[in-house]
Formats: sequence, structure tokens, C-alpha cells
Amino acid sequence: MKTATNLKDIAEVANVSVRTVARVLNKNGYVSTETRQKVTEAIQRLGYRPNRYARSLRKQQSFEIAVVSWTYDEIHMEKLRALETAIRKRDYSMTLLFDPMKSPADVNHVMEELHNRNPAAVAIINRPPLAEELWTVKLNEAGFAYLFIDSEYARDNSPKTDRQQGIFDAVEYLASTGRERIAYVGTVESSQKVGVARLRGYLQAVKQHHLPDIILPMDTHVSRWEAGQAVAEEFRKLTPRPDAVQMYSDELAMSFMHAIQKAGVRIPEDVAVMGFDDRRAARYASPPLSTVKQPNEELGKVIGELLLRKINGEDPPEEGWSPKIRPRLVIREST
Amino acid sequence: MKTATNLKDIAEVANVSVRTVARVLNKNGYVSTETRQKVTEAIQRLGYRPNRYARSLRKQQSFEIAVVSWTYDEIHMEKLRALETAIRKRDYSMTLLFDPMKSPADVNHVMEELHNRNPAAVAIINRPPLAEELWTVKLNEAGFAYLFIDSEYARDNSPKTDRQQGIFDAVEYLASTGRERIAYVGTVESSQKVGVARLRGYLQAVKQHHLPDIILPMDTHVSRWEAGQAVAEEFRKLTPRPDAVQMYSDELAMSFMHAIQKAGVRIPEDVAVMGFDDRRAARYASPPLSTVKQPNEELGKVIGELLLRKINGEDPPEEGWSPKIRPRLVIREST
DNA sequence: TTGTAAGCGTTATCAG
DNA sequence: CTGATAACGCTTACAA
Repeated sequence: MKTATNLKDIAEVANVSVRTVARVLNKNGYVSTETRQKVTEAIQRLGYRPNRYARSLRKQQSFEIAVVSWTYDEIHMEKLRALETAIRKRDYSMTLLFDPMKSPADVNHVMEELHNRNPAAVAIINRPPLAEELWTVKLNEAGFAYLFIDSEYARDNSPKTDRQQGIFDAVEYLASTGRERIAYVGTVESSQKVGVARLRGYLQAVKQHHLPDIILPMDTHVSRWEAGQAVAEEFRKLTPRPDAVQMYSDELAMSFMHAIQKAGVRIPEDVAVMGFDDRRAARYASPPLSTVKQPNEELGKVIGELLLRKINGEDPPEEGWSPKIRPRLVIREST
Repeated sequence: MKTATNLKDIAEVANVSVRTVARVLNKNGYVSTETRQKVTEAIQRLGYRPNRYARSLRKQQSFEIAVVSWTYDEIHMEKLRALETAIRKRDYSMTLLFDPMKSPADVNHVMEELHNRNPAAVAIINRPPLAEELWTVKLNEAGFAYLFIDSEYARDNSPKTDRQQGIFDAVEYLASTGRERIAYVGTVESSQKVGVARLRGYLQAVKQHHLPDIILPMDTHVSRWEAGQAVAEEFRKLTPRPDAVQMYSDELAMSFMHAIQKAGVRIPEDVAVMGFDDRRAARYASPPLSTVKQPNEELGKVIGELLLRKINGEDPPEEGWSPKIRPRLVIREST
């Protein structure tokens, strides 16, 4: 950090006191037009940049939001992009910390790093091996303002994707195209809350349309790729065979499609396949995958705004505000 | 930012001066074991956390590295993850800024934001509509220590993927499996430097193996998906038909595979397809795509280390150091 | 309408 | 081995 020009330099050049310079900078208090002129000019000429550290120290206020992520997956990063854009408008910056996620103890390590950074607030992308409870305790204990990013486990009002609604909409769409035996592939364990929400959406939709429910459990202990392959195996044993299937995720869907097509099943003629996420790769699947698009943009934006409110001790938004954000359907060639 | 306990508090509790507390904290100067004991205990008990802002202000030193990115693509983010991990070890933090990239004027806007953050150094993921020259000028003018992240356009020694070597290795592999008519699909314009490096690697390899060079230019004015479809069209007109093809990228490869398979061409029996990047989606392609894996981890790490050196005014590493990092081959089922 | 000066939490100089 | 104290650049109460 090279020594930059400061308030005092400006004051000298403009022949006024630092207080006056501060006044024109922060637009508070009266300054004669003439003086303001002089000062503004000096600022321009010397290329003055305020020192964030001095400012934060004096104001006893931080202007950064720390984000903790265990992944660099496009879906999560899209949320961060929106978040950063939102807070930047209010002069906050985003410092990103990756959670090594090797052991539960890493939460403590990350907490330590968080403390060292003196953030105004913290946003957490919760990791799959649920450290949620642990995070909550630590975060509260530390007194940080925080929010989880799209965590189905958060018990506060952290904004999240309305997965139930998303799947409901998708299954309803499938039904509207005349499909009558719509299967669901996903997790069924009640401990897997992101899975529970999806499953609920499916159940709700088939029930409402008086369709049978056909559930193919997915193995969570192997990679998505392997799970998709395994499920394809199960799928082919089903009689009568479903004419549509709602998948837990795009990755699962792509693996599944790959496997059943190899076995001679045609998509979408024989069976329609619907994903969930809308990854970039969904476009490049064979055939291009219809899917439920996660509302990443909106989510990131809302989280940013909520965090700023928390920092300023304001209440959450107007009445009736819900932390659930509805996904949108993207129909391509697999349905 | 809640008012935390500070040096003075510790000093009072431990019954010593702040200077002494600082001495044990920063491990400089002599402190009697007894005093150190007392102080350490007080620090523990009060849960003392140093104030980063005060520290940076006093030391006239920033401990953050700002990263500018126009994308949230997994490939780039993997680099950032490695970068963050590397600098964290040295107590630096990473603040991430997204480049809106709506117009060239945005570079100025981002520069402004950069200034407001007083970073110790800056890392840029250069955007495709080459603002490289502009960035360089601005960054120099501002006096920032900086490095481009994997930019083929950087004229300094910013670390980058050795694309030429990567493609060379891949084509050589293709040849080693007995393929004799290996085509290349990619950009040919000399203005597209990332493309030039790849093309050069291809040319070098086929020449060395006394194989014919067959080049299919790819359209850069449409999406990768469309480009892949178009190239597939061209490909089918070729006689005799190539028995292998090296692709500019995974996305292009996936689109291409999708199209030619639809037309009855078998992969890898009729033609082997090799990608470039190793996206997550490459695994899920039909068939799983063999590809050149970008050395994202190494790259991020090296950039982090180099940036720290720059900050401390040290020279770049030992002699013979090269900014080019060699990718690795990942062989799956498409070759 | 403008100026003086204190103080934020560190670090580091200079004495003791 | 330890302690006063100034200084970093900014904000802001209080005067003038």
C-alpha cells in the first residue's frame, strides 16, 4: 500500500482545515460554494482516495461482508455474484473464504479466520455434512450478524429456494403434456431436507392430478454419476414403465439419460426427463435437458439486502415477506 | 461491528502496559516468562481479537488481495479457491469483485471500486472482449501490484495454462492410439490468442507425427452450443472422414458429440473426441469425455504466492521459473 | 460558514 | 525486561 494523499494534504492545498474537506467529502454541514469549489478541485488534482482502514477504525464500523463457501460450483457462485452486486451498491465489499471441509473442526478454524477479518456480517453456504447446528452456535456466540445462503436446514428466516414449489411446477408441467406415470428419483431419507422438500413437491403434484406415485430412491453415498447409473438399472425393471421422470438434480438426470439411452430407451419419446438446477451443462446434454432453474440471482440479491438491514439493525422487510423464492421452469428437448 | 476487547483491556487485566501486551502478541522483544503467562491468560479469558483496521492503518499496509472476475464459471472459480487458500496461510484475505462487463467503461468503474478497497494487490481474470490493454494502463497508473489470472494476453509474466503443451500432449495421445486423421476444431483468427496457442500445439503434434493437418474453424460469434452444431455439419462433409478430433473446449466437444451421434456417427469407434478444460460436465457427457485438464489448482496457488512476493518487493522465484503451467490428460470413454 | 482537537486500536520509538 | 507516548488517517463534538 503506497502512501497516498490524505485529508491533510488536500486541506493544505485548498487552504482550509481538514474539517472543511471532510464536510465536502461527506456532504454534511455547510460549505460555501467557493470553498467547495477549491476543495473539490484539490481532491481531483491530487487524486485523493479515502483510507478505508482509518474510516472503519474511527467509525467503529466494518464495510465488508464475509462469505464462507465449501464449493466453487457455478450454482452457488451465481448467488455470490448477485450478492456482491447488491452490497457493492451500498459500498460494502465481499470477502470470500473457502471452507476446507476436511473435518468438523474446520468450522472452528474458519470461525477464527472470520474473526480476524472483522466483517460487518457473514453469509454461509452450508456444507452437506451438516455443520449447520455448529455454525449457528458459533456464529451466535461470536455475535456476528449472519444468514445462511439457501440452506434448507436454517431455522431462521434465511432465504432459500422453494424446492417444493419448483418440483411441483415441473411435475404439473409433465402432467399437462399428457404424461400419466411420472416417477421421482431422489433421496427419501428424512434427514436429507433438501430432498424432503423436493419429494413433497412431487407427492403434492401427483396427488393433485390423481396420478400414481412411483418413487425411486437414490443412493447418496456414491457420486451423482454412479447414482444415476444405478437408478437407470432399477428404472428398467419397472413395469409398466414410467413415461416421465422427475430428477433430483441435473447431474443425476444427465447420468440417468446417458444410461437409459444406451439401453435403447428414447428421450423424450419413451420417457420425458426433467432435471433440477439448470446448470450450464443442461444445455449440452443429449438431449438438452428440461429443468427447474434455481433462482440464484434473486436469492443472492435478497440475501445481500437482508444482511445490510441486519447490520443497520433494521427489521426484515414489509409484512408477508417470505424467505422462499420460486424457481422457474426451463423447457428444452428432454420433455 | 460490536466493540470488542482491545489491547488496553488486556493490559489492565494483566497489570502491564499495552506495549508489553503487544510484545507477546507479536512475539518481538523480550518478555519474562511470568509476564507472558499473565498476558496470555488475559488474552484467552477476554477473548481478544486484534482489530484489522487499526493494524492496517498503523502499519500502512493492507492485508487483502482484490480479485476481479467477469465470470463465475467453475473453471475460474477453482483457481480462486486455490488462490484464497494460498494467501490465507499468510494472513491475507481475498475480496472478490465482479466485473459487470456491460461496456468498456466498466473497467473504470471497477478501478474506482478497487481504489476504495485499498488492496495490497490485485488479480484480474481478464474478460474475453479484451480490456487487457486498458487494464494494464489503469493498473500501472494506479500503482497497484497486480497479475492477470491465466490470460494469454498478458505481456508480463502472469502465470498461465500452457495451452500449447496441453493440446500437443492430447494430440500425441490420440496418435499413440492409432488415429491417423486427427482434425482440430477451434478458432483460427490470430487475434484470438487462447486459440492460437491451442492451434499451435495441434500443428506441432501432427507435424511431428507426419500426420495431415485438418482444421475446422469454429464460429466465435455464436454460442458454443451453436458453434458445435455447425461444426458437426462441416465435419460430416469431410472425405475421407477424420478418425479423431481435438476440440477447442469441452463445451464445444459436447455439443459436437451430441450432433454427430444424432447423425449416426459412433464415438469413439468411428471417431475419437478430445475436449479441453475438464469441466465437471465432461464426466456426464455421452460418452464421458476425454479431455485436457486445466491446472487450476496449481495456477491459483502460484498466483497467490507471486502476488505476495510482489507485495513484499521480492523478486520472482528462482531462476528458470516459467509462468506456463502444464495441463494433464484425463482419458475417459470418448477416445 | 469554518476550525480545533480528541480519539478509534494498533505499532514502534525511545527512554528507563 | 518494561513503560510512556506519538502517530497512522479519518470522523465528529464543540467552539469560534
